[in-house]
This record gives sequence, C-alpha cells and structure tokens, in this order.
Amino acid sequence: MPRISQQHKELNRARIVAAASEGFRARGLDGVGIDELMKTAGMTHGGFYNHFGSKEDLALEVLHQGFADSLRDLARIVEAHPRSARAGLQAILDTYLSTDHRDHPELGCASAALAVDAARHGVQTQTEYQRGLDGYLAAITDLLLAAATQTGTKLDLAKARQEAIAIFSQLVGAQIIARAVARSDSTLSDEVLAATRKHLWRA
Amino acid sequence: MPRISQQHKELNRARIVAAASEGFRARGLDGVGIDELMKTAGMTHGGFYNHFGSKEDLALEVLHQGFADSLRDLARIVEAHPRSARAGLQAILDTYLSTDHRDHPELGCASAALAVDAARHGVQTQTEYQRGLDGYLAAITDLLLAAATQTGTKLDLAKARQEAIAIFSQLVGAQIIARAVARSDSTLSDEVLAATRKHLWRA
DNA sequence: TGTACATCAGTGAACGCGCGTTCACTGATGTAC
DNA sequence: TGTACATCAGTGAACGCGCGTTCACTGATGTAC
Repeated sequence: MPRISQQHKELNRARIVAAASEGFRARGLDGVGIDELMKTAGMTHGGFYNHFGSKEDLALEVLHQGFADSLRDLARIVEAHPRSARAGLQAILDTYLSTDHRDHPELGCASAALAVDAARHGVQTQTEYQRGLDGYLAAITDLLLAAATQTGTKLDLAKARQEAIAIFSQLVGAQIIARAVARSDSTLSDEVLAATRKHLWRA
Repeated sequence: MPRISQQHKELNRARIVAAASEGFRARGLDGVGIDELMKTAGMTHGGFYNHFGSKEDLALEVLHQGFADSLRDLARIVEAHPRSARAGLQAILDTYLSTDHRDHPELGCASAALAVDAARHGVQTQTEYQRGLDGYLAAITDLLLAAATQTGTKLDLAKARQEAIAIFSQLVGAQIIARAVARSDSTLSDEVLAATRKHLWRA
C-alpha cells in the first residue's frame, strides 16, 4: 500500500496526536504504549517514527496542543457571556467542576490530567506544562480584572493573579480528588465537586 | 543464610513497606519496580512474595499506612497549638504549602502524591484512598468547628465540612501544580504555594 | 536439656509479556527530464 | 504530456530491556520428642 500522499501523511499524524491526547489524559504518559496508540490511529506501530523522534516528543506535542485546546474552550465560554465577565467565570467553574468533566478526563483539562505526570518527567515536559499553566492563569486573571471593573470593585493586578492561582489550584485539586474516589464512592466524589462549586460561588 | 527469625522477618517486611512508601510517592505506583524496592530494602527480589501476594497488595498497604502516618502528623501539629484551633489550622496550611513539602513528595502527603494513581487504578485502590480522604476531611472539619467555637463564630457541621473539602482541594491542587513546574520554573512554583497560602490565610 | 526433623525466608535463575525503538522491505507518490 | 527513477510512509518482524511473578534450592530457625 505505501507510500501515501503528503496530505494523507499529515492526516495520519493528526490521528496519532488525537489518539495520544485522549490516551495520555485518561491513563497517563506512561500508561499507554505506542502500539496501542498507533492501532487506535489506524496504523501499525512501526510507522510511528516517521512522525516523531521519540515517545517523549509526542508527549510534548500532546501537552502543547492540549493546553491550547483547553484555552480555546475557555475563551469560547467567556465569549458566550459577553455582557458579564462574572457570569463567564461562573460558567467556567461550573463546567470545570461538572461530573461530566470528572467522568471524561480524556476530553478534559490537560492540567488536571497530566500535572502529576509532568512532575515525574523531565524538564522539557515541565516547561511545556508551565507554558500552558501561564496561559491559564493569565486568562483567569484577565477575567477577574474584567469582572471587578464591571462591578465597580477595586482589584489590582497582583491580587487578581493571586486569586487566579488560588481558584485554579482549587479546580485542579477538586477534580483530581473527585476522580480518585469516583469508582469507590461516587457520593463522596459528587460531594467534593459540589462543595468546591459552592465555596467558589461565595467569592 | 536463610532462614531468618520471625521478628527479623517482620523487620524485613517493614523495610519493604518503607521503601515502597517513599518510592511510590516519589514516582508513582507504576514508577518503581519490585526489584528496586527489594534492593532498597536490602534483599533480592525473589523474597517479595513471602510478604505480599502481589504488588497491588503492597500498594494497598502503602496507601493505608501513608494516610495513617499523615493523619498522625496532622494530629501532632494540632497538639502543638493546644490553646488555639485556628493557630493549629494555620500551622497545618503552612506546613502543607511549604517548599519543603513540595521538594520531598516521598515523605509528604499520600493524597497529593498518589491521587492520580488511585484514579487510574482499580476499585480496591480507590477504596483505600477514599478511607484516607474521609479521615483527612473529618480531621479538618473538627478543627474548623473547634476554631469557630473558640472565636465565637457560628458554623454548622454541613458548612464546616464543605469548607474542609474546599480547603483540602486547594492544598492538594496547589501542591500538585507547584510540583509540576518545580524543575522548569521554580519562581512560578514558589508563587503558586505563596499565593495559595495568602488566599487561605484570609479565610 | 539434647537431638532429629519439618518449616520456610531469602536467593538467584528463569518464565512470559509488553515496552520503546530499529530495520529491511513494499509500492504508491513525487519529481526530473 | 509521458516516462523513468528516486523518495519515503506504512508494514511487520526483530532487538534489548525491565517488568511482575514463579520456582528449585539453601540452611538457619522453630518444634516435637
């Protein structure tokens, strides 16, 4: 059958990244093998190295693209509430802390799914994670500042960023904990998400 | 050399658990092999199955003991502030969000280190994690109630528990994020811990 | 208390398996004329 | 436009390696008399 056209090659590459994006987020960077990824992408494992130099390279691309996708999702939610930054922020919190997000890590936030993997991997992986985190924090900070302006509250940049970090920590932590007990005690898992939601609403 | 006395056997078993406790927290349940654990414990790998039925069994014991240890540490901090539950709580937050805790996951909170592993493992692992989490939340809830009583604030049980969940989510999330960028951007990592500390102090 | 024997904790080789990676091969694609 | 040839994406077998687990062996420990 080979060889394949150049655009077909690019499509295949995209398929590999898509398969890895879901697989890595669901089961970790070391939890899915190249053989399985390539099978999911509709190929055999040998061709992998026509696209990537190593599994590590793929992980970096997945991390990069995963954060970009998440940021795009975030922007879309904000745009759906053009009148009120506060409403946009609340919509983000609700989406993030939904049981749907908990039950589908493969489609969800790369930060919650891959933070621990980043911590256990090399500097390159951490750098990619860090860039994504920076983007996230900047987006939330902007949203907090916009909300403050709209409601006439005073809020300086430093404090807004501090708040953004605290909020994001809470989102990631709650989702990770909720996922850790999802199969053993779904009531407790639901409670963690609900309590965090209520707690954040009050601020 | 073999066979060994019964108390020596128990000591060897404890050594295996200790090695696994550090290894698993530092690099995950699937990140350390039995061969390495047994070597760290001062033996060869073959004897492992005289102590545990499988690696999974060891993981369950490590999780169980890890949470018990952490709860004991927590109680010790509280006892160091007998006059003020509020001061005890603040000491816990400071300890948890210290750079020292970030830099030594192998000696730190089992929840922050192993939550993602629990999510990706079987129901038994999740059940063990859940029991530990329950203990943690109960301890923080009690502390919040005690602090409210001492300061004359009204706080019902449901709200205290909600607060406890929110606080713990934030602790775990901040520590996981801080660890994920520790090697790539220590300034950002420090900032995450500091911002979360300040945010929690205000409540 | 002393002896004879069963037990069993630790050893180290071996097992099957899946991993990341390499490679000779293939034939359709892309290119030079 | 047509032809001849180089390129190279995907295939599938193979590589070395580390994993969790098994097992025959050992000799000191524990026990029965």
